[in-house]
Amino acid sequence: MGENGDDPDEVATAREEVIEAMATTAEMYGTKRSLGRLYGILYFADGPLSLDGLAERSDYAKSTVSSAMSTLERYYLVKRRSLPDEGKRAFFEAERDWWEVTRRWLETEGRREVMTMNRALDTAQRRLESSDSPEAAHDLARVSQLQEYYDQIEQFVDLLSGLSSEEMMALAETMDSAGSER
Amino acid sequence: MGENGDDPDEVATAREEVIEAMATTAEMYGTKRSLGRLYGILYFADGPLSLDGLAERSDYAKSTVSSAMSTLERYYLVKRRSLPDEGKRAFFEAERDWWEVTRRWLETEGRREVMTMNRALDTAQRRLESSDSPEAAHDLARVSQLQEYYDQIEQFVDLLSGLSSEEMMALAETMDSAGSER
DNA sequence: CAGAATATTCGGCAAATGCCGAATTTGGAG
DNA sequence: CTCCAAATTCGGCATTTGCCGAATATTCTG
Repeated sequence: MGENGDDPDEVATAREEVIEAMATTAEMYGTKRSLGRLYGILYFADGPLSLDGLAERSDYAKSTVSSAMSTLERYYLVKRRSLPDEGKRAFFEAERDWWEVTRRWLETEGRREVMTMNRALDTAQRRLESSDSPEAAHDLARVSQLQEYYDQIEQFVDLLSGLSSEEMMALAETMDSAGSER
Repeated sequence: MGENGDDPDEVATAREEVIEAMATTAEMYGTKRSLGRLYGILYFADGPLSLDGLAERSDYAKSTVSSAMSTLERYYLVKRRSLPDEGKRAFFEAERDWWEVTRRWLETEGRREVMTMNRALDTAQRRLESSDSPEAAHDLARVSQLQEYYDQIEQFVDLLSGLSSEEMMALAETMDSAGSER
């Protein structure tokens, strides 16, 4: 084991592989690759990084990094901190507990999506109920089916967003055994 | 109840509200609004629609509808069918069971995402293990944490993608009661 | 308060996206 | 095999996006 032959920087390329995978994942989620890369850099950093630090390590402009940090913060993927004796300079740290990220996301964005759809469904329902055209009944049934689905989703969201990440992991175990006993 | 006062077309506007909500949802998922709208049109249709039918009702060009149907199919949101005595003409129908959509999505795209990341993590792990630089150990720990998370996700995916939509709904109930007994 | 250091906002440009309509391909009927 | 109708692909245009760097705003320090 160990330093065998020419080794440009195995550690750096290993990081790069994972970071690139994160960028790709970001892309799959429909967001910018830069968010994935910047998160990845923070994920491997051994301490909080400043905007300049991030800009330097990522080759993105500082302004790009700044706005990236804002959105990563919005999704609970990074935390902004200030360090003692560092004045106004802001530092950023990756949230490495992805269950916690998930939980917080459900609690806010997830719930918001559900509410958006529920509102549309409810007003549509009222509108249809106050109409006696023949198509109304047909559409009402369709709307009801959506409401049913969203009620179930809401239950999921309610439950999951109330669990700690430890409890989520435990739940994963539970579900796993439940799956095998079929 | 019923036809009260001026009623331009309550049913149409009710549909439009829900369809727009679907377009918005599509946007939130990072995809094109047109996919949401076209799915919505199919969702309320009382029977399969052809490309021309969809183009007409949506005001999108036929070519746009065609490619939209391809991607909606890829995500299991619409099914392509041919109708008797309609020759080559293709018809499209919305999949209204969203649990089934979810299941199929997990089974393919979801699993693919996990695999992509797992591959990157594994090669990174190997690379780091064959290096004795001081940072290697640090990075290995970080990689391990990701592997742990993705293993758990994989369990989730395995379980859920093996359930019928009825079983998923039942599971939602189970989890709901589990949540309240804390 | 003045000045310096940091963060954010904004205008603009290059690249990517979404959509259209024409051109091409595919598939079925005679 | 030939036509014809239908579907898909492709080139191009308008819009949007992602990013940069300059300009502006903010906040700490003396």
